[in-house]
Amino acid sequence: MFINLDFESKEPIYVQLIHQIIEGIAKGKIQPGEALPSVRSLAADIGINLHTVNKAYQHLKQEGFILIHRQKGVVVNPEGVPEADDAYRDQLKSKLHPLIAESICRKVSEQEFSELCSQLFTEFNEGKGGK
Amino acid sequence: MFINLDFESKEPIYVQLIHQIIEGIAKGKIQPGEALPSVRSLAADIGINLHTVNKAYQHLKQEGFILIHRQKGVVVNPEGVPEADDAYRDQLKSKLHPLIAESICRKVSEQEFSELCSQLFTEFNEGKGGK
Amino acid sequence: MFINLDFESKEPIYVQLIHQIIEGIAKGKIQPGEALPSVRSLAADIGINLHTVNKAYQHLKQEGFILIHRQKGVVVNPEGVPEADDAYRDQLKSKLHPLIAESICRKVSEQEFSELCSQLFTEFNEGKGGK
Amino acid sequence: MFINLDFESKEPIYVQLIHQIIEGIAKGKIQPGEALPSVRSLAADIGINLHTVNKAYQHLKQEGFILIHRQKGVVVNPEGVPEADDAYRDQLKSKLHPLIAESICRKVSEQEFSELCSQLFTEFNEGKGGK
DNA sequence: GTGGTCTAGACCACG
DNA sequence: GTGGTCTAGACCACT
Repeated sequence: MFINLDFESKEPIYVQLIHQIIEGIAKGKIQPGEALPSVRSLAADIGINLHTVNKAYQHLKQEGFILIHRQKGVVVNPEGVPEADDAYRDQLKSKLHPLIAESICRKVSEQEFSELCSQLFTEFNEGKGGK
Repeated sequence: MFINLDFESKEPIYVQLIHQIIEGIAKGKIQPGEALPSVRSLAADIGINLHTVNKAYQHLKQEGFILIHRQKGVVVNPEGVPEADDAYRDQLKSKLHPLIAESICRKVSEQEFSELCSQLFTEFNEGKGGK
Repeated sequence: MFINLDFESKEPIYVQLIHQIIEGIAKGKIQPGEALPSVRSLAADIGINLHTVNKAYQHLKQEGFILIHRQKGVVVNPEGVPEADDAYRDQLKSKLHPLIAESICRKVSEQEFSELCSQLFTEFNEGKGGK
Repeated sequence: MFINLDFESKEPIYVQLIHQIIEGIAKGKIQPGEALPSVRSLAADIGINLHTVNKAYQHLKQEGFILIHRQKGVVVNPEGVPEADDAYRDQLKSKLHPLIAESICRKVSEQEFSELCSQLFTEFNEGKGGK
């Protein structure tokens, strides 16, 4: 797997896991319909507890990223992730808010900020082309 | 004060405080050199614990946003906030990373994302003009 | 067959099967005395495990909905389903209890609730008239 | 507390807990804004694990029944429970569906069913008057 | 003292 | 073998 965790980070492990999997989907490393490792095997792979993996999976399921079949295991939502709605946009805005506030204080220009975003977007889409 | 806390939020109160003060600086509501309320009075104003305010102030001092004089009290750093360095840019990038990943999954175009950022930047700068 | 399963559902497949067959009987799509597919053929039809179908059939037999003859196969109870007794009424009540509690919390009026039930009753009986 | 669990039941404990709390709200035993016991104390009271209580609380929080303050503890949503929307009505319908199907098979008349519901509604509302 | 997180180990239902 | 549930015990962040 492509999972890469930082056990020293303040960010909870299950949150990191969520982000890593979302990034995997964003980059096309895992395609809709594709299977994810079982809770147990992923936990063993990464060397963490199965409950931690489960917590991440449950969250991703609730957000519509994945489906959890009781017996068959876990797959990326074959219909794709639910598109952005107003609730998501509000949430995104409120997460960007403090980042932009601090950037302004630190004299990061809007242009530089925009370029940084652009760079990240490109990074994801390149991964998509190749895989 | 312009502090606006959400006690239901998952975000710790001291973090919200930090963000609110940084936003106040970004919008020019509080200028470099200007004084901030003392730990005690701010805590009393908002109705939260002394320690919580103190924790926020300590963090802001650490980051160079404010100075804490034992007698004179708290002031916004008169020399302005330290400009962005590579460490800050890395940190900013790592915070944007998961946001952009999810946006891509949810079919938010780079353009829409960029416009959202632009909108937030404008919002801050308008506050600056008027105060 | 008229069986319609949701493999993504949290509801176990054998439970869904039970419900579907009961609904078939309620709507008159399958009449008392009528034969049901064998365990093997139904399993093959739907593409699920033998054991799963068997579990559903055993449950239905236990409840008096169907009879399972070793040779003749499976038939809907020709004498009709056992009528409601106190045990059944208690069970029904305990299943309705949490539904009604939540409905009250969510400001669903007794009238609206009643109309919803009425609508479902009608739905079943219409199926009965036509078949 | 008014919590009453059946440890022999097939129903998971955390689900029973959810139902009991919702019923408490429906009956007005716990009012909007009122505090619920802490995860630990409730777990100790009932004699179950704190994680089980937490799971129930998390679910209730997600459904809008309660608010969880990080430090202050748990309170019933002071703004009341979110009113029924179409999603809830669909869900309610799909839960009533199998109940009504079986009732029809067992020759429970629509009237009898309706009276049973009415009786349950009354039961809840009486609790409300008195408390 | 509160909830949040993580670990560990166990049993069960399902298919 | 899969996820679901429950228990138990530990540490941490927050206030």
